[in-house]
Amino acid sequence: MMAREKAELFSDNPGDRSSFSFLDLLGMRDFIPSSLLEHPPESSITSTSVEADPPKLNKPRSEKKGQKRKKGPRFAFRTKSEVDHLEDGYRWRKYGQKAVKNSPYPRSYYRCTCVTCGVKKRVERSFEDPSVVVTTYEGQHTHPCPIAPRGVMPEVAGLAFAPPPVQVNTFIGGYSYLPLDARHVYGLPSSSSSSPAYPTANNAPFLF
DNA sequence: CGATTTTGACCTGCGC
DNA sequence: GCGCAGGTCAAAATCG
Repeated sequence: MMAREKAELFSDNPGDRSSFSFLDLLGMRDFIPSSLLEHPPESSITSTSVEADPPKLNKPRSEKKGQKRKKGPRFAFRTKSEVDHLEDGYRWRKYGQKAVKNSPYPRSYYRCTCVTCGVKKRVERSFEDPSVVVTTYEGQHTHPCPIAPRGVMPEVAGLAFAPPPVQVNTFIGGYSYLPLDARHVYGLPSSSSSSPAYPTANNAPFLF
């Protein structure tokens, strides 16, 4: 695995079950202040359940009016990669692309191809570092992973995301978030090549 | 020919 | 209320 330049964990929904699964998977539990784990910020959303958007395809727009969009838990990964769309073992269908303000790079929108699964993901290239791809997952898969991605443990099946194949890309961090104004950002000092591949209890996070 | 991508239009939420 | 930006739809184009 390539040396990690920077490890980041962004979490403002520490009580979310899925984020725990992810953290457990990467061994990041020790990395998060226990105060955050036990006492979510006041501004956190009240519901932490994983709720997929109802299928909207093939419905007349009139039926969609008045529907309030529910935002489920979201998880984002920052990955050093030359390709925008990272293989994560699930099949995705692109349903949109938009230019992002203050960024020269467009944002792509994908939905899981499984009709019963409402998982979505957004893919955009960091405008601060064009070599970094930010992938944001929303929702939780209701079906097993159709393709076994390399380097991913079986427990990942069912989660919305899987760490990208480390042989190809450098996974440099992730975050879960709710409303942007409630974001709590943690990370490791970007620096030494002696940094561990993943954060440890000895490598205390900092707030920035 | 079915699945997927592209892309312009439309919808929605939010700040002013 | 208006305008902007993000998100989604859906028809057309493209691909395998």
